[in-house]
Amino acid sequence: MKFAQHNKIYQLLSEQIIRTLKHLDSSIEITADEIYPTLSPPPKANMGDIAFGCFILAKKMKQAPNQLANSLQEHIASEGIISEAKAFGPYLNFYLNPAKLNSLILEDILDGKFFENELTVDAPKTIIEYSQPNTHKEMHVGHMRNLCLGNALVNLYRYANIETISTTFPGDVGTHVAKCLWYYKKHNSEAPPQERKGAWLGTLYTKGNNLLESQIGTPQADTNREELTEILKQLHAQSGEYYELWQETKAWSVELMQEVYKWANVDFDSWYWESDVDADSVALVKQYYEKGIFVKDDGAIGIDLTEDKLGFCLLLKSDGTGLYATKDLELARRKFEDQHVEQSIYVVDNRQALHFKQVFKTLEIMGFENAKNCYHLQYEMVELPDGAMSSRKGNIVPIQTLIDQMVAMIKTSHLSKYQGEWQQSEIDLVANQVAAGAIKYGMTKVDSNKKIVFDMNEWLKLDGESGPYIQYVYARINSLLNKLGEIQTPNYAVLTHELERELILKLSTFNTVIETCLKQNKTHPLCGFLYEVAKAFNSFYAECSVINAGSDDLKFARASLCEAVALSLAKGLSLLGIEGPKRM
RNA sequence: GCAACCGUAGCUCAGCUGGAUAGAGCAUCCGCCUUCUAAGCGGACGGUCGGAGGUUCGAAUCCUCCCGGUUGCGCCA
Repeated sequence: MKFAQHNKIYQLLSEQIIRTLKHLDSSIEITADEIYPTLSPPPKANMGDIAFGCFILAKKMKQAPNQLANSLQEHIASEGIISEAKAFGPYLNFYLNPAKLNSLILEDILDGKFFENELTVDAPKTIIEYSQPNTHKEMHVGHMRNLCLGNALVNLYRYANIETISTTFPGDVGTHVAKCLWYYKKHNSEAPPQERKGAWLGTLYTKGNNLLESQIGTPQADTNREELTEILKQLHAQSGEYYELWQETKAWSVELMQEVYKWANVDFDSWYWESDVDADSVALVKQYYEKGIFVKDDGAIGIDLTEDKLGFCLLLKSDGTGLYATKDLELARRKFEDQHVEQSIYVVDNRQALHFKQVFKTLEIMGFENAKNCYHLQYEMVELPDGAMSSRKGNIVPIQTLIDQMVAMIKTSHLSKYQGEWQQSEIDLVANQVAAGAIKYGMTKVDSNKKIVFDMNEWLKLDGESGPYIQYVYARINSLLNKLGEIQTPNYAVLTHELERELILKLSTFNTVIETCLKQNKTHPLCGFLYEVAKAFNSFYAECSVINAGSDDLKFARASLCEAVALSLAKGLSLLGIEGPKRM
């Protein structure tokens, strides 16, 4: 994916550096493509605003970088956006003209243009698949990580103007369903609850699994296997009492999924069901077997990928039924041929790394051109302090439990002071917004290939780097601006305080951060950025009064800065799927 | 056995397409609310970047080997 040169400051500096270089050496050939990417913020604020490392020039001009930095310092004009250029060893650091910098950045942010940049060039139409929960099991906090990650990624792609389809692929068939229905029919004596039947269903799956495991090796085991086979047969044939029960119970699970999606405010452009691709996927494999691309081995059909060090990928069992990989082939075909996507991203945990390598390789051998544009965005698991979570064993933290405890904690320890002052509906709304902020930020702030060990008590602590810390800044600014009323057109040149400058420079890097996220398919750089902006704002807020700024000029300029911060935070949070509360 | 990912402060992490003195949060300790929301701000303490080699003017970052942890590897999904 190609990215545009969207940073205006870097553009201006690149131009001025090139002009100076040509003045020094008229024969030099150098373009903004070479200078622009080497510009970066210096490590410490007192070292300047933007740094230019002269390393690439050193090679080109056969001079020591320190020397080049010195001679550039001497010859570069302090005009336009540059107020001073100073050499620090091999670096030429620029101090920017506050009046120019401030209006360049703040005006763009305030009128919204800043967030409408064309970040990418000729980006391919993309489909992002995320959230593949199983029906007949309860959704737990592990699923939440996938959901938050996938949703944020879709938002980031769309922000960058990349045509993007979001899709989900729930597992509504398979042995886990059979086990659940088996227990439900043969052993359960409880009546289904009125509410949240899907969660109850999940407990039946766990009970069924435990019962089956405990009976392994007993005479009962043979009967169990026969009963499970019969259930699977009926589901496959799409008729019989178990098929009817499947339809009824699946709806309960889907209701549960949709509740979670609604709470998290995510939606999918298309839903693919495993049960729906099953038959077609078997037919697809048979078709390619006829073509001679797949081979029969030991009564089963598959493809030998040992040359690519991917082993043998089994596609049809000896009984003629398909597997997970089988379905993924048909699903990919539909994405390519029905949705006409050029790029396909799968947000799935890293235990499936080999599976996707096999699937992508197989698609390539089958002749799908865009197989090379398939990408498995793997992420590490969410675990409990005493090990992996497993619906099978039943040691899970349901998503709803996390939400309920988070909302309750926020109400008692933070919003109780507004009892009687705010309407109950607003307290409920804000509690849910803040809970979503804490959960979504918590799930997206660490690198996706790092494990998260889930500890409820830790998650309920909302100080320090957290979603609510950022939301708090948004709420503070909102109430400040409300108190202030009408803002007159500001003179941005008066914003010269060090904390103001730091804040504006930080804001100017917004799109660069998004670019980093997109290049790596990661969300944590955005989280870190929002936290840094919020932190810079809190320092500014503690130090610089807006309402009592001393002069109207400064008051209005600071108010505009606050507004720009609020707009940037709101935009960034929205990409993570988080709302900024009006007050909290 | 093979493969992938992880290893940075007491804990949780950022920094990794090589570049300036390795940064945050939590915890601990010390300060700051009669003034725009203290879910806040300021400060202190805290590091052989898992180990050893190599490449380079320069390595937490790239390469090789080793150690430790997690996960996956033909009829589950």
